Amino acid sequence: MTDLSIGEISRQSRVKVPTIRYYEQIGLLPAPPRSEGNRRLYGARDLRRLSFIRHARDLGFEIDAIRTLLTLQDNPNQPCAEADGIARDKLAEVDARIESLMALKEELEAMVGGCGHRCVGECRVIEVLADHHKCLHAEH
Amino acid sequence: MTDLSIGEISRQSRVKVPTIRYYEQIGLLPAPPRSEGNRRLYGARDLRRLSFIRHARDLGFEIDAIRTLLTLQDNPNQPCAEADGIARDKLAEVDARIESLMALKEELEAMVGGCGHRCVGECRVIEVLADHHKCLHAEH
DNA sequence: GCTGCATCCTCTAGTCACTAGAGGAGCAAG
DNA sequence: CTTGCTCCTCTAGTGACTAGAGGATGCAGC
Repeated sequence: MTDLSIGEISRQSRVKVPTIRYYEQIGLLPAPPRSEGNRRLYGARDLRRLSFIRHARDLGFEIDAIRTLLTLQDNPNQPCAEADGIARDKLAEVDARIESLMALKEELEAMVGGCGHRCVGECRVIEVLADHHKCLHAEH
Repeated sequence: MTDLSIGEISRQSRVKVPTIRYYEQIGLLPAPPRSEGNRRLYGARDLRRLSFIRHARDLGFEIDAIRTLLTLQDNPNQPCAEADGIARDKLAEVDARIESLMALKEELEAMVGGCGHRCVGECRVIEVLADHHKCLHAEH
């Protein structure tokens, strides 16, 4: 098991060095052994764990959810309903975010399209923001 | 011009009381005059400005962008290319966010669908997070 | 052995846009 | 006069990092 420096594991996992130290600080990644010169020495297990974390963060999972997922991963004989639940919750959240962004997109398109670059006094962008009734979607 | 208390303007603008004080602190909303008992007294102008801010925040504009938009609104004889530019930037950002969320949605759906609630050892959710090659979208 | 440079260490403080809470004062109704 | 609501200021906390100071270590070339 070749030892990896923090810089090396950072390149391989594509997680920045200060972020790795931060993960150690909050207890997401175990504190690794140190070299004689006090440098962190990581192994293959750490690289897998860090990749797992990065991947989950990319997918929008919060640190707390990842903590649960990692505990689950460490005990593979438990039923996985909890992991499934976390993913399902995330999916619902993502669906909602997409929907509201689609509404926002329409609104912004109406703003941008309607303005002929004359002067602020007649600008659609400002107008729509100032007067809620000009919105396409009144619910917000 | 009837004076509004901070609670009243909060209800009418649907911006929370501490948030209004925060906006005053960062100079987004001018400090209003005070009553004899040192309470803030707002007018119709403040309500309009606050509604503008809330609306823009709802649409995902950052405080700094809103600051620019407000300055623009205060001088209505300027050309509005800048306001239009801010909205266009926001639109591009929203488009990108929607796209990445759609990819994420697919990924999560594959996770959630593939797991029959047996045990963590065979859970799709954990597997996909641990092993990047099981992803639908390899680019992240 | 020495120099120079990259990498590493710890620690503190800053980011964004609020939110929470302490501790106290004002105000209107009963 | 008391109760309960709203208001005041101030400080500190949130999440997930990021930036920077100030110093130690490690290694390649001369």
